[in-house]
Amino acid sequence: MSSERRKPYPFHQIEPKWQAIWKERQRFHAPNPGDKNFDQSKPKFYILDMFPYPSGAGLHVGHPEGYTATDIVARYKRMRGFNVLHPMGWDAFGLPAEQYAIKTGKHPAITTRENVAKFKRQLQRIGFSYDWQREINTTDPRYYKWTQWIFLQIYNSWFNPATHKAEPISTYRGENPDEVRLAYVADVPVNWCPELGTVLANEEVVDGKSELGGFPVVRRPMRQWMLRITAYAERLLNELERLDWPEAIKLLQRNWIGRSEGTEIDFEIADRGSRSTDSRIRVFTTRPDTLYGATYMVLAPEHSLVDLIVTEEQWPAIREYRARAAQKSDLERTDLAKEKTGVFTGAYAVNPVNNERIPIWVADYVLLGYGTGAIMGVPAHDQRDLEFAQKFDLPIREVVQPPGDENPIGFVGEGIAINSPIIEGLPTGEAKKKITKWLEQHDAGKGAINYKLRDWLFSRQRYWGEPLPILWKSGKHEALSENELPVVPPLLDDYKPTGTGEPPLAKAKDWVRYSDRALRETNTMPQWAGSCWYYLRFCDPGNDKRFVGEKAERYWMGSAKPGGVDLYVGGTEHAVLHLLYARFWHKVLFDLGYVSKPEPFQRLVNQGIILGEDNQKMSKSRGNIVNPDDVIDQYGTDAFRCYEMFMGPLEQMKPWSMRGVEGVARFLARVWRLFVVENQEGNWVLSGRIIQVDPKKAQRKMTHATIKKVTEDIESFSFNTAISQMMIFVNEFTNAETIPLSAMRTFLVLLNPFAPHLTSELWERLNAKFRDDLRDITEQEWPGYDQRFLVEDDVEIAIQVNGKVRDRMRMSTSATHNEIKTAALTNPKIQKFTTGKVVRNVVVVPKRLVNIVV
RNA sequence: GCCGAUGUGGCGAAAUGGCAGACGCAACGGACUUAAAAUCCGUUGGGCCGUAACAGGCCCGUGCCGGUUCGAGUCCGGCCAUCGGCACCA
Repeated sequence: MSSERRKPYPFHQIEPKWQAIWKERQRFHAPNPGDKNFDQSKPKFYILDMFPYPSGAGLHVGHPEGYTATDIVARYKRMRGFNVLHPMGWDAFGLPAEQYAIKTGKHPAITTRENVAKFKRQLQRIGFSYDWQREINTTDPRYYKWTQWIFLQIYNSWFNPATHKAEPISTYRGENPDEVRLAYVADVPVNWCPELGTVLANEEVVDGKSELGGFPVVRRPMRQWMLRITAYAERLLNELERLDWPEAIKLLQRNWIGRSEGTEIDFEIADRGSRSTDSRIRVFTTRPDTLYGATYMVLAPEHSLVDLIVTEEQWPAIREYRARAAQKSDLERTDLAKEKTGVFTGAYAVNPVNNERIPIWVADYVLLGYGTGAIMGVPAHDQRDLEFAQKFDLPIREVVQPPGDENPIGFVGEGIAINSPIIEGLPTGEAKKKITKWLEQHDAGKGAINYKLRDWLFSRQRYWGEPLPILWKSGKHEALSENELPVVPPLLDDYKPTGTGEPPLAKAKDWVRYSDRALRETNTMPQWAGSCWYYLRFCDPGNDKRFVGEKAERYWMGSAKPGGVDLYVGGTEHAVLHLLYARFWHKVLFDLGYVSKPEPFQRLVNQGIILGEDNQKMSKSRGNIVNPDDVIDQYGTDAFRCYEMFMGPLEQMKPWSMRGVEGVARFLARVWRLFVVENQEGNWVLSGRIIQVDPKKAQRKMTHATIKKVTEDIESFSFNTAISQMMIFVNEFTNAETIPLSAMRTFLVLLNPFAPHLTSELWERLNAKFRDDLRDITEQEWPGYDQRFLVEDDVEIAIQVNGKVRDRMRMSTSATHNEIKTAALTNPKIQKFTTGKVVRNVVVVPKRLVNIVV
């Protein structure tokens, strides 16, 4: 009872009411081209959220932050006359459901269904205007059938370096197509996590531990499926340019791709006769100008040449060193980075520029995976080489003269080449070019580009993922035919990892035995697979003939720009992984002619993390998690939505505050009471103050100023200041004697994207009394403003003396420069500061201020 | 170590190079009420001078130091702190 009174307005009735109406009328369903009710005349706008992994814990207030922002834009764009595609779905394959199944024996499909239901109910309570007819779930066979289908396209393609794009494998003229497929099998050292019983992608390993669970990860060679994303390194890098993404995110991707320009140099191995590839060590360096400073070479411990060059007496030491290096986890390899280790092979190489014999070492500070897996050691001009040389007493030779009087030893910047006959006296840039050219002429090297990006380790030894649609026949892999898709994983009683690295699916013996001669692949895809193309499926989610219909794809993903999705909002945590993988898949599909644009996401916006009230990251252990349901119970979802946006700039990290929610709820209650009053029976009835009358000049100005501000702020994602402006609007009208209907209608439309339930209700109540516009608020057009109503007749101008405000005056906006100047100079308070001094300068800023310099 | 982002009242924040602190929270005062809640109105960066009390006035203030400018939260240079990413990438 008393708690009943405490509720500022009956949101608990209004909100379910309007949600039911929207659902019943399918108000936010977007028909596809060719469908009934499709309006060809409108332009399209595709607004996408990063779809969630439906965890058992349910939504927390961080999820709806981005979702609210996109919902505001979606509702706004519809009123601006766009066909808006605004879908939602579930990224539901992944480890947590499987871990839960291992613990409880409950099938992941069941927990997934439960979690999805929970998430969906929570999202629907917030009143998002998703087209739920387009809901998709990556674990639905009707969905992953096409994930598997896309994998087959990748498997059946190769990257043609001549055309610089993917082509069907049938166009490959080489002997063994398996060597060039975009999906291939390789024995690679992988990040094996014994605890999780799976390998992890490099990106899933953080500080030598699994990103999920924080378990130790060790290096171990295993036979794995790989996707040749490195073939696309250059395009992934270059084509970032035309995307409207935050520069910081682009930079993150650029750094991840890690393009580096340099030179490959071949060193002959000394005392070996023939000039075969076996007798050369190829290194990659970005500083070929320091070649004369190379005093030793290093091979990565796993480098295949090691076996060929090690001398008899050095074998035991090398063998031992390699064994130790192989056992080292990533954590050890990085943690012990300070102290360099290595072993001499006993062999020597010949420096091509001066025929000097230099020793060849093995050391684990050289990585097999980058460049050629071998380096030339130039201790004078490389920090790592210097540490190594100092530890093992190798010679240090200065070949670059720093500008200034810096010590050349340890100098890694650009300078002048010294002690280097071919390039003596040249600045670094020219020296690099000249020596590279010399090496090319002498068949000892060439310019080269290297990328940090590695191929994508695509198989997981897990149950809850898409099975790879592959068969094995006498040791050779082979694609399943498309009409056998989807490959549905068998039911298992035991999901536990085998611990040997063999996937759990191997336990389903009958399933694995495809035929007498063929076995099924038992690895599954990583969690990223489903999210690599979900934005395409949203365009045409029910299509059972194609992963997306051509017409639907061309319409929704069409654009004058490279990217098809017009707006994509999500967290920064996906800056490199999801966004890079999705771009890669998209480009393959583009090359093969399946999609019409080279990039998936044109504009990207990252929302910031919401912290707990204690300014700490929200976490179960801190007990500072805020559940949207609790907030909505108490203040209503319109208040929840508005608070999420009022907190501060979308991109910023910011702490939650229940007090803040209360403040925004008070604002919405003021809006409510501006329109309706409680009569003596305790019923809310429309306020008699609202009448069909022309607004007063000040009211009209306020209305137009609010239209302008809210419109511009939505366009620029400054939702917090849009709400501020609407608060100012309401404050201005709260005590007005008469309230013009037209201004109120305009205001409700402006507020509608933010607080759709409240505004729908008030709009309906206006319609019940006034018969001037009977359409629903969601069918309204977004109001425009008239600049003429914003101009002031007179304005306050600050008068400064030497930059300090000493007085203010009101002046007509039409006052001339000289009038303002004179008024300022004759102002008595100002004269106090100017008498007896020479006025050196008067700066007049029209409509703002005057600055008198004395 | 390298790269990036951020730094403004008690708090969340706002400010095309032009009156710092809009809007909101909290706090305080008042109105309404038997009372409380709710609501409405007002005050609220710091310091100093001034006055019986008002009024009024002055100085300082956007992480720190310097610069450009008539004028800097905003532009430039150097530093510090916090957060995020990368981290033997040759």
